[in-house]
Amino acid sequence: MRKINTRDFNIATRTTARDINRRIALNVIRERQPISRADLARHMKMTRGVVSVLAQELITQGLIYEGATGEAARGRKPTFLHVRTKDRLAVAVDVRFSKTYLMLCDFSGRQLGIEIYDTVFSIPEFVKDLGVRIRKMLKGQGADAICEGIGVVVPGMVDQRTGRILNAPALGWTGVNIRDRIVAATGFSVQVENSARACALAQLWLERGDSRPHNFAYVTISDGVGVGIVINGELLRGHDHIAGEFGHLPLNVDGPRCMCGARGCWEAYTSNLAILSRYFGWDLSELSPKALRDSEQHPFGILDLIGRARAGDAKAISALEISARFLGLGLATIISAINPDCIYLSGEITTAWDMIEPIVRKGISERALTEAGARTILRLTHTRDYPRLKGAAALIAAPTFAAPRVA
Amino acid sequence: MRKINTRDFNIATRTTARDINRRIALNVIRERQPISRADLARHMKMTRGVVSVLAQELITQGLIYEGATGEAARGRKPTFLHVRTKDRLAVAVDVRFSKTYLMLCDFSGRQLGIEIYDTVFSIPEFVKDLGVRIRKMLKGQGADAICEGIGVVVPGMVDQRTGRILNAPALGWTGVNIRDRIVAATGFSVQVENSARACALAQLWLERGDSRPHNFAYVTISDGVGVGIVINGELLRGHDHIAGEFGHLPLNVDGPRCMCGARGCWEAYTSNLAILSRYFGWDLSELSPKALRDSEQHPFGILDLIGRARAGDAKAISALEISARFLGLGLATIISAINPDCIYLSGEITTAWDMIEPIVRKGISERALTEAGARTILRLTHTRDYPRLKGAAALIAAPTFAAPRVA
DNA sequence: GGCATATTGTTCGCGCGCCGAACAATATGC
DNA sequence: GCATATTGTTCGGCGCGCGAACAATATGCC
Repeated sequence: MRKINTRDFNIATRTTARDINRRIALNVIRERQPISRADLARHMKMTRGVVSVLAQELITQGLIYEGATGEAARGRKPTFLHVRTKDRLAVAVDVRFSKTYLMLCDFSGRQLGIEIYDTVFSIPEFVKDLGVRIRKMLKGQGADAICEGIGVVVPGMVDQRTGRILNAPALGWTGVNIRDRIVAATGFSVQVENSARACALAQLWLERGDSRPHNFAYVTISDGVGVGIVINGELLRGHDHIAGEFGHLPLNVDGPRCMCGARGCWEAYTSNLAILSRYFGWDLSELSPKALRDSEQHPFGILDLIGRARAGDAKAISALEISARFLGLGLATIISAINPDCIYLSGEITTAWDMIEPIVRKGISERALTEAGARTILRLTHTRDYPRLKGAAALIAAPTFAAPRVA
Repeated sequence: MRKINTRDFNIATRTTARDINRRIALNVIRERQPISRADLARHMKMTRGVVSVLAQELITQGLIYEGATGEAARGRKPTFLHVRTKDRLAVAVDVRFSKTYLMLCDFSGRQLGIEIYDTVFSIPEFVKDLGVRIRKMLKGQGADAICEGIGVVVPGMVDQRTGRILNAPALGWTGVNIRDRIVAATGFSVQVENSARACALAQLWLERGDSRPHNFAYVTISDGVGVGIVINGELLRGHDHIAGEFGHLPLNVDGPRCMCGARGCWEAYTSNLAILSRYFGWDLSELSPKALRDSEQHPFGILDLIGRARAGDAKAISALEISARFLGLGLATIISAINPDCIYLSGEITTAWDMIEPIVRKGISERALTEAGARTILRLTHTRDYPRLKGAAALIAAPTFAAPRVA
């Protein structure tokens, strides 16, 4: 039961029905490819006649193509349809404190090239350098392949509509319109987004698998804790594009100071930095961008801590376990707040999942309001798949597949 | 950018375009009535020809009617269209610990009759009694008026899909399918919902005014703290229908025990019960359904406390101010989480708004992540308008006006 | 090989619905 | 009385889903 916005709606014209059905067809093909027209008609509960025309239009638009003919027990053999993704390219950029990740990929998210280099903090130099690297990267590709845009992901708050970085403390970038600058330097269409949200987008638009939920949270645990929320198959951005900041929900409003200025934020209890602080006995109140930079240089990271825990270091085990409970407590709040189909978790800490899962679950149970909530499915995602870069690519690829806005 | 759910979609048939436009027309008429066909055509950016047909269909369906002719500076005078609401009725039921509220109203939310009586806790007796009262209430109405359903609102968790009350501790009702029982007793269509969510529904569907946001939170502060979340003009219900339970987000995970079993929930800091406890020096940890019932009997309520604060009672002022800060801290979390267009507040505490607003604002600023977030609009709603009952009515009235599900 | 059968994919008439334009109805002002 | 302006209706054109018929292409049985 959605209310129609009477100040901003789209009436149905005489092409709207076809627009809707064409887009549905594209998505069904994408999900079930290879698929014949007849099969597509059965899945969409339409006649083969209409589906044939839809398919022809999608072929003309260059969105799908006819592949090999399939096998059939009897009768005419089907012609398989496939979504055209191999020669539609997106450039994905993930800017982090230490390194910048640059990837070229196709519209299925398949990686065609990757480059990792030290982040340039001067914005004009960063943009100039990025332009050069992108041009070089694209040169290696076939002439028929087309780059349809650049997706940029940064750790911090971003106004996705305008392309302005509101505040990215780790980079020291504040109030910069990075989109316009990159557009000017490259000529490509550019989209900018926060990194945790980008991960959620990647999960929504580029992951394959049987049960793709349309209501979930994606929680990234690294130096901070970032969250991307997807509701009804749509990323939650909010009125000022700052929605989904569950990383700063309080576990204790009188707790240790967080980098955001408030006290006792979830991320001050369960981020990698918080776990390391717990191990080394650092004062959590001292956490600051500076502390963060120091820890980046520090030779001893969260993976080392996990290693020590596995080797039997009692202090390391304790640091992990205390943090795991707090992780669970925060997840319980997300569950109570939006009651997602599932929660995706990413970050180095997931490599210790076998050690911490029962404690995380116990933390969830401590605060979950119902049995069903406490049983919310947790899914681990692998950092080696570059979820942030895939999310950057999804910013470019998603509009092709998104539902048309109607009513 | 919404993703199409390839396992559950609606293709556009040859009547879909008209279904969409008819529904848009109905909503525009509802919002701008009285309105002429020509004006409607201008607002919808369609030709008068099509709009005439849409209007005729809506009249045939009994959803709108032609009213008086309006005035025009020159040319033919317009015939005004109105939404038919006066003879479409809904029964609204709000079951609370002490009293049950029963209202008969039309589809605009206008109250036609109200009855307040002691809640019957035995479910079979409650349903039987309710059936008798509803039949009596409907008898007083004209024969042309039709009751289109019963909306029931309870304080507790409800599976709106099945009509089962999962847990309503204040009533002692757990695992009861109240919908099926009332359907059996009355023969009417019945919808059941949680009371805070119902308030959000009332705000979304039945309130008039110039700027009706489509993304907001509705926070009710009474014995507990309930929240209803609306995103993209749609109530957030969640995977197990338990979304929006921000009342139990933590302010301190090691804080006082809450009725839900967890520690340091927001509602344990800022509910009426929490404020009274602060005043009387009750132990917050002792709060329980029993304490709640005792306080219901207690002659001294939150309004008395506010009265004493106004009279200069330092202890009362202090109790209010401390609670106001906690109210703000919780609101800040809602803002960070979903970044709404605005937040509606209801409950007796709003009568003390002039005293507590700056402190609530300060509490929000303490934890808000951006300036824009800290400035999120807060709107007070009045309990005397029976928002819960209106929400119950909205459960019945809303489907008439909701956007058709497409793609 | 010939024919029945099954399946895929295309074509076509039908009716619904948006669109634009013409037209009827109805008001005002000179 | 006539020009003008505005509302509301009607009608031909065309886009599009729907159902049915048909062409294309395969298998299996005789």
